[in-house]
Formats: sequence, structure tokens, C-alpha cells
Amino acid sequence: MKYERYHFGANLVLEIISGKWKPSIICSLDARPKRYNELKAYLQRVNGQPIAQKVLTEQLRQLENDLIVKRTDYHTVPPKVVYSLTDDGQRIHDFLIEMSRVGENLAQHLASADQPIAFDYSYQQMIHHQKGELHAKS
Amino acid sequence: MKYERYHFGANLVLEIISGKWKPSIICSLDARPKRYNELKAYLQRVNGQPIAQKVLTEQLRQLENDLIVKRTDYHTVPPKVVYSLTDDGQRIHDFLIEMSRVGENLAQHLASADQPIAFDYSYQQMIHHQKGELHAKS
DNA sequence: CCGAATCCTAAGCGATACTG
DNA sequence: CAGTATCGCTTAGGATTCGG
Repeated sequence: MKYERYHFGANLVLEIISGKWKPSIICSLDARPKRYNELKAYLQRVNGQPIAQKVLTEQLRQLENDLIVKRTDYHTVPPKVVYSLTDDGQRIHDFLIEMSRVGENLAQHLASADQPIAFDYSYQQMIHHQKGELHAKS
Repeated sequence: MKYERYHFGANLVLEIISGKWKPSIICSLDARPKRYNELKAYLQRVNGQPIAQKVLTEQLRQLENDLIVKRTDYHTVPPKVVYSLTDDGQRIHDFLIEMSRVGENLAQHLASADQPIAFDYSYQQMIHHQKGELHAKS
């Protein structure tokens, strides 16, 4: 990516986190680092929709270039690659939690004028789970 | 727009503000409400790039549906239409300021590993100008 | 196990022309 | 002045196939 000039800092943040799966990726790596296929399966579970391998790789590469995600390749056979959050990635994650709080407030108004809006994970849950992995619904 | 289910509240916020000009529109209407062509000219000035009429109308309609922007039509000839922020729009604007602070911090790291990144308006300026319109660079 | 390469579709954005 | 209507380009995302 080529960074040059922005009207606001907000535009830089948006450029970095805009991508269908990026917010979910960042939040998935918060609890603990994950291997590639582990992350892929996790994303599918929490979002109820499969992510194409090409897309996951693309978005991980971009997040890596933007210093949000760190890629660790163990160079073994068979391969083992682990993805984790950088310090900036952790800050973006914290910001996404705050963003979720704003979103849930907006949803109340939008829902009253339209239809109920459901969130799988509230920002309260996100805060609560910051130090512990979510349990899979077995 | 059809709201249904989201993984996080963050995804709702992103859906609402994602659009090339939406963040700029929201920030432009903060200082004071603006008429259509006034807003159009303002956006072109601060972003150094013209916005297509079709696109501006589209994004304004969407922001109106999402309860971010209020459209006031005076039904006169010639027409006079004024756009302003709703309460939720104001909250989103405040959030964009916070987002700019985060972005400017990220930029320091990205710039050191890449190239310098310039912001036309810092979040400090945004705060300072919340109660007063920006001066045009004459 | 973790990808790369290719092809395809839908949507965002923009240019242009026209209108009450 | 504040829009609509139409068309074309570009890009993000996804399905599929192949490789170290």
C-alpha cells in the first residue's frame, strides 16, 4: 500500500481496516495467536460464512504491511505459520471495541425505525473475553 | 439499507461510514449545515478532487437513511435544500475525530518504515474547529 | 498445511447528458 | 439549484485448480 496524503487520520484507519474480514481477523487474533487454518475455521464459525483462502491470505498480507499483524513462519514440513497482533494491532483492536459500543448505540435508533438488529458479540463480551478465548459452542 | 445481524457493532458503524466521501461529508456538516452545491464545492476544496453529482446525492441519501444526516427541503423556486447532522451524526463525527487521533499515531510507525504521511487537518484542528467554520485558503 | 494462479461477478465510483 | 438517467471502468471478493 502507498501512503501519501489524507484529509483526516480517520481515512488512514479506514483504509487499513476496510476489508470484509479485517475487523473480524483483528478481533480473532486478540485472544491468542492462531495458525492459518485455525484462524480460517474460527472466522467461518463466528461469522457463519466461509472465507475464501485467497481472500484470507490477501487481507493478512495487507494487515502485515500495515503493521497490524505479525506473521511467524516456522519453516517446517509440513508448514506451520502463526499470525499474531502487533502493538498497533492491539490498539486497533481496542479501538474496534469502542467502535462496537458506538455501533450498538446507533443500532437502537435504527432498529426502532426499522427492524431489530442483532449482534453476536456485544462490546461488553469483547472486553470480558480480551484475556480469554471464546468457548466454541460444542 | 437492510440491517440484520452483525458480528460486532463495529461492522454496523463501518457499513454506515464506508463510502469514499462519507467521512468528509460528516465532518463538513459539523461546523454548520450546508446547501447542496455549497457542500459539493467544499468537499472539492478540502479533498482536492471533484465529487460527481450522482455520488454525492447517493451518499447523502444513504446517510439520511442511516439517520446520520438530515435533509431539509424548502420547496422554493429555485430549489433550496440544506443538509445537517442529526444527533447520531454528531456522535459519529466525534467518533471520527477520535479515529483521526488513532490514525495519526499509526501514521508515525508506518511513515518511519515507509514514507512520510501528511494529514491536511489534524484531530487537534478538528476539535478546535468544532465550533467555527474553517477559513478558506484564499 | 499453507499457500499461488486464474477466472468470474457484483458493486462502487465517475463522466456525461438531461430536467422541474 | 438540486437533482435523475445512463453508461463504462475499476476493484473487492469468491470459486476453482494447482504446487512445495
